[in-house]
Amino acid sequence: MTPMYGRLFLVKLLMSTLMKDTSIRRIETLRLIPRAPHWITASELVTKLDGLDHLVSQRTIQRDLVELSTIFPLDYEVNGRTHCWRWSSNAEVLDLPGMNPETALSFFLAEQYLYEMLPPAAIESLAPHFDKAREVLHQSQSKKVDRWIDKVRILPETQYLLPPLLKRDVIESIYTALLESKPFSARYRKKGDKNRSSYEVINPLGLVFRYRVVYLVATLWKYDDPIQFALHRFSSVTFLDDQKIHKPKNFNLDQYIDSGNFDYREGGDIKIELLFSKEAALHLDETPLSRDQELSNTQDERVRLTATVRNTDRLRWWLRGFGHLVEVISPSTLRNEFIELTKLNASLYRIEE
Amino acid sequence: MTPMYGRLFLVKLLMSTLMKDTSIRRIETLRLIPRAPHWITASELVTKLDGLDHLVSQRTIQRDLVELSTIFPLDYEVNGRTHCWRWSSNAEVLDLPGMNPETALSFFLAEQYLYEMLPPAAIESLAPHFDKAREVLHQSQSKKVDRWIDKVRILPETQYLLPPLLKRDVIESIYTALLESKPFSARYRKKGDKNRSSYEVINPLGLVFRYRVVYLVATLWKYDDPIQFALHRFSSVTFLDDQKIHKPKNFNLDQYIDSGNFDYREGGDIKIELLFSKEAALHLDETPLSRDQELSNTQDERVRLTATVRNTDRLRWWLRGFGHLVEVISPSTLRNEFIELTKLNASLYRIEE
DNA sequence: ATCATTGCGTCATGTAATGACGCAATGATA
DNA sequence: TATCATTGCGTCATTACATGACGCAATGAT
Repeated sequence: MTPMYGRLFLVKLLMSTLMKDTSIRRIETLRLIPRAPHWITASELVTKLDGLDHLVSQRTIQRDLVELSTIFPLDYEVNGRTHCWRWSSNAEVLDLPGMNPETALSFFLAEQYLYEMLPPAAIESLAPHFDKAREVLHQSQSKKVDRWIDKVRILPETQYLLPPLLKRDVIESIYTALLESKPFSARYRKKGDKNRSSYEVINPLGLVFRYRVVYLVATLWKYDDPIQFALHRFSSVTFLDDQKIHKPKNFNLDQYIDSGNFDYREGGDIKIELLFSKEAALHLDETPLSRDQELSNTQDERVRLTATVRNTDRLRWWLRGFGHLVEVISPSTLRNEFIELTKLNASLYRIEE
Repeated sequence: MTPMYGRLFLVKLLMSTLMKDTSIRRIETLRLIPRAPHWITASELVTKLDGLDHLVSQRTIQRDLVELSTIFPLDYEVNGRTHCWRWSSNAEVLDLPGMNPETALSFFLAEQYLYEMLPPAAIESLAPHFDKAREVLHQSQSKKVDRWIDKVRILPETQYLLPPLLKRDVIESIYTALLESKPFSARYRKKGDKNRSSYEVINPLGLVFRYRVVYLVATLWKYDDPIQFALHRFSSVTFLDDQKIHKPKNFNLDQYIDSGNFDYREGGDIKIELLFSKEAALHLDETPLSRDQELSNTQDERVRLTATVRNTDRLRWWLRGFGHLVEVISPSTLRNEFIELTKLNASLYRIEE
């Protein structure tokens, strides 16, 4: 054993001489310090840095922290005798390597899209990156007067709907509950109900994001059937640290969604044939429905489209959106759906002819 | 002047003693080194770092680069006598402060959304951040078997359409042309045309992202009327460095879009009244159309919705998507549109009753 | 009241960081 | 082809920096 020990010791020695780089250690330190809501102490940093092969004395960490805080926006709080450190909440992100203008533009675009699509709480945690992107874009055109923001525009496809208000601590708690597979109890306001009810044991299984609403799929107590909860209806969440999560066997989120919950069926592939008006078909030449899509002109100035697509509710919403600019030819089941829809609409608007 | 000079000298001295921190300089160095396609030389770094109050000898930079490349994935290329440095293309991003799990989850979500919404070239430049996010998510649940990817699902609203292929150098060139307000010449394949035509002088004005297609709004030569180009139809772009950009007076991208180009009119506010079926109205309780939205039950088991919204094409697409689950009551102009639509649909499917 | 922990001041020490200098290699330019 | 500016790199001397060790005072837990 002795030579083995000796060898390990030698490696350790080599490592320590090799890794004895203050710059690296300080970068690691900066990465270990959490952002605003959370804190970290010097002694915690010592152990964490030790795990990263940076074995230094606590005094060194203390000195590092003080020195780094003169350059970087680090806050500290005195808890008795120990100092807790963190990045101040408005601290910008520093990327290594630094953000280039193309990436910055992509971030800028992403922000525009996500602003309408993600719940605000999720956007909030990306905000430092978006801020950074704006800063980079601003710098890279410092000479010019015109701003990127005036030159780029996103045209969203969907109607803008107001997001439900989501409590920050609720979403964070449920994130961690899901992440760490912890059960929790919560207060929840049911749909159409003014009062809140309590749920003793909620076993989180998955999160489903649908436009602005976030749903938690979970089971109660020891039951096996999954239930949906809208996240913004939770008012408080308490972890049940002493209990273990109860999961139904073979639960699969995809299967759960595809089996029709959320009105979001995903069927098999179907071959569709559609007749578009010329103007409506224009952009389908650019962005086809499928790889095997084929377009051809008809005698009556329309465009015939054939493609193999998945048989989904989304497809129907999309087709209905075109109104009279598309006629569904086949499959006949789908055509019948649209004939039926037209009849229903006719009776809705009392059209008799 | 002498005391003033003396004072400045003192400040400079103070600065230089204060800022003499190798760690900071190395972090700045890492940020200045560009990512894969581009290179930077040691002497360029010297001048750039000098601008950041890090005046050091070129030899020091050379030593820094060699030392940093032992830890970070830096590549170098020998061009004659000078070495060019860059981050290797597969280098991950390092964020300061490090990415926390919540942010990582938001990135993960953003990736799901944007994968369907942004052109692939734009997503590509965000890829390092998405990779980082996946890594963080992976780490933060190392003990558990189940992965985030199985627990989170996005339900997109829109039909999936294939993105057009966009040449990487084209999009980059047009980005910079727009960013720096440079005119350029290009080869472009017109819609429905097999051959490419050349445009001598294109003055870029703005980019419009519409689902998967990116449009460049630009003028030709000295003309004032803006034209739209789909980015994926460009095959090559050449900057005209000697010419100045010609812009029409008072061009405004928003106005251009709102005036009906892109079929994306944005009208004024209108007060709408809709009758929804119960199930369709459910989610409008959660995510209202507007702040003044009001819902009430009707005698015939439907839900009456009133709200003030913008009079847009999006609104119509959205309403049509509901099919017979919504009846437009007012304004009468909008109702008439839907009556007309129903008639057109009826004749489309040859429904006679 | 006791103890463990922490921050901080200080000091000694070794070494890491830096500039200076010279040499050789390279490409640009005349 | 000759010359020159530039660059990388090896080496050396020097300084100041980074670090551990130690002690003291403050603080909260027990």
